[in-house]
Amino acid sequence: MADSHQYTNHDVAEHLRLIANLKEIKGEGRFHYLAFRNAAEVLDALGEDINDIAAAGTLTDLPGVGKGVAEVIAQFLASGDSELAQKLRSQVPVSLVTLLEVEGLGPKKVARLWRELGIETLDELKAAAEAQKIRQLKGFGSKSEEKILRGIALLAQKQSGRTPLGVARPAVLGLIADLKAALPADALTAIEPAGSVRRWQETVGDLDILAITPRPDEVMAAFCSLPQVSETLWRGETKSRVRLKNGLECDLRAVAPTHWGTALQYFTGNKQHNIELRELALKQGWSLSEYDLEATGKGAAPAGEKRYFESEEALYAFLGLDWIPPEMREARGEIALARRHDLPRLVTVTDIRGELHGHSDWSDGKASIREMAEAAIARGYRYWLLSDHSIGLGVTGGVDAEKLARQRRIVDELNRGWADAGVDFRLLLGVELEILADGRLALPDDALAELDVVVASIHSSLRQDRETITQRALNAIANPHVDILGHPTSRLLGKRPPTEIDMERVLRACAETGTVLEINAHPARLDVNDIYARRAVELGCKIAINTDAHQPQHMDFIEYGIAVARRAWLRPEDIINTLPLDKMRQALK
DNA sequence: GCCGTTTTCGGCCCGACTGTTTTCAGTCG
Repeated sequence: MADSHQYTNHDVAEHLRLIANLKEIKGEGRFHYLAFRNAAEVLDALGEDINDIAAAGTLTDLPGVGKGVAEVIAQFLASGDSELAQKLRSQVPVSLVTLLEVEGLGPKKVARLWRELGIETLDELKAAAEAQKIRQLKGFGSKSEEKILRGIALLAQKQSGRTPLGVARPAVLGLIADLKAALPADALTAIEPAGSVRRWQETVGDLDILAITPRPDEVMAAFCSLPQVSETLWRGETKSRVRLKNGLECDLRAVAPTHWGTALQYFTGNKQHNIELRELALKQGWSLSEYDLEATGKGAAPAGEKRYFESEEALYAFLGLDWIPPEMREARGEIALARRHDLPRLVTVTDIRGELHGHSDWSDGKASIREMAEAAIARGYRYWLLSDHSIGLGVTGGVDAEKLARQRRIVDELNRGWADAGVDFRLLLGVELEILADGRLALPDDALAELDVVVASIHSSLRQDRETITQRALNAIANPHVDILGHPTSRLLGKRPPTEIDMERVLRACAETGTVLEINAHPARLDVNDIYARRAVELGCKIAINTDAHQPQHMDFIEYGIAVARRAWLRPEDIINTLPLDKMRQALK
């Protein structure tokens, strides 16, 4: 069993990307290597375990996976390698793939540096550039050498690569606010975040901002001289790129109102969604760009005829599609759904009626029970679960049966006060129950039985092997008092990878027992992610979206959790905390 | 290499910029 799960979906995707890169450097046709890269994307977005699919013999049912790719996947799962990769490695040094990461170097240039100068590694590349050997090559000059050296230096200081949305989104909103403040009102008609921030992707490569302006020059000048900017990387008439002091890069593009619909669509992406949309347009006789639709002459309209769109809705509608929310634009089948006018009604922040995971100063929270509950009331919530950490977690005091009994008296008294005042709100008492390293739960069943809702979570021994840590979660799920599994993979974005937990087994167990799966909305967690959330609902699980608030302001994080749910295509009826109190309680175990 | 509202063969997004060139290939998003 353990052997059959030796490699994850991500491992397979990386192997396919390696093959794509080697093929590209080798000079194989575009579509041959793109096929492997596309298949890698499909695997990364797959909620199911690829081992199960391979075992069932249905690999070629996956979109983008044909006979060739399926064979490579099967070999890799069995042995950790494939004949194709072995053959490619014998023809192209693997170390060349690293050179592709140098900005400005693509497959063609890397191949020439290797074939004509024998360069195989970053060190050799650096030495050749410093010795001014690269300029001897046709098509390369002194600037190429400078750029390569800059690229190598940048690569060395670049950290983990992608930035958590919780950092990127406030940064973009701050830039937009500052830009608005720095410009006269008539210089900016509209300005919006685009790219992966607009799609609420959990991590972001660089920032994209789109503006409508009658005077692009003025906007570009203001943008490049914002206080957050450390360096202008490029400045053109309608787009500029800067590096910020926090290391992020940000693009600003300015367009006329006529182009807003096509431009916003284009700069929102993702890339593959745009490609599919453009292919669809082509089939209808139109070529789609960020500026307009232009008739190709192969459709009804005469070649060269142009159509402009001042909104995304109008553009999608012209192509026969319902408007697709940005969170869904990931080329995961949303275009087909929009064509059939069958897009789900995605959950929104205003659907949420309460939360089922939060802390007070009884454990590691920063506010009193009353302050937290009043913050929930102020947000219009009808219920909120007090769930302080249980004993068994070293870093906090933790509540035990005796403390829970004391909390119960406080909760009852607070509830009586609100009832007397006519406030439609119920403070629920629960616990964030520690799942101990050996799989036991930190509190006995009779203590749990007294509580309204029990959230069980793993915080320790996160490096256990797949079987051990999965079994811990399964033990908790099997307990009749455990209602919710909290932040199931225990990851911290950019800081700590997910545990080895076998999510397919966990999700199936949750579905069978009626245990609710949490989408933890804290931007450092976003756990489970969109992929598992979607798989969970496919398997029949119920979901709760919780901010895990440790102070009142944390409740603002709910929009991040909602975004995860929307990226998972979830509707209000998939989420139990969109329900009124009595219905929500019925939905628990 | 994959795929099917034109198709089991013949397609496979689009534009902008850079650096090096005298008209464009390579890279990027």
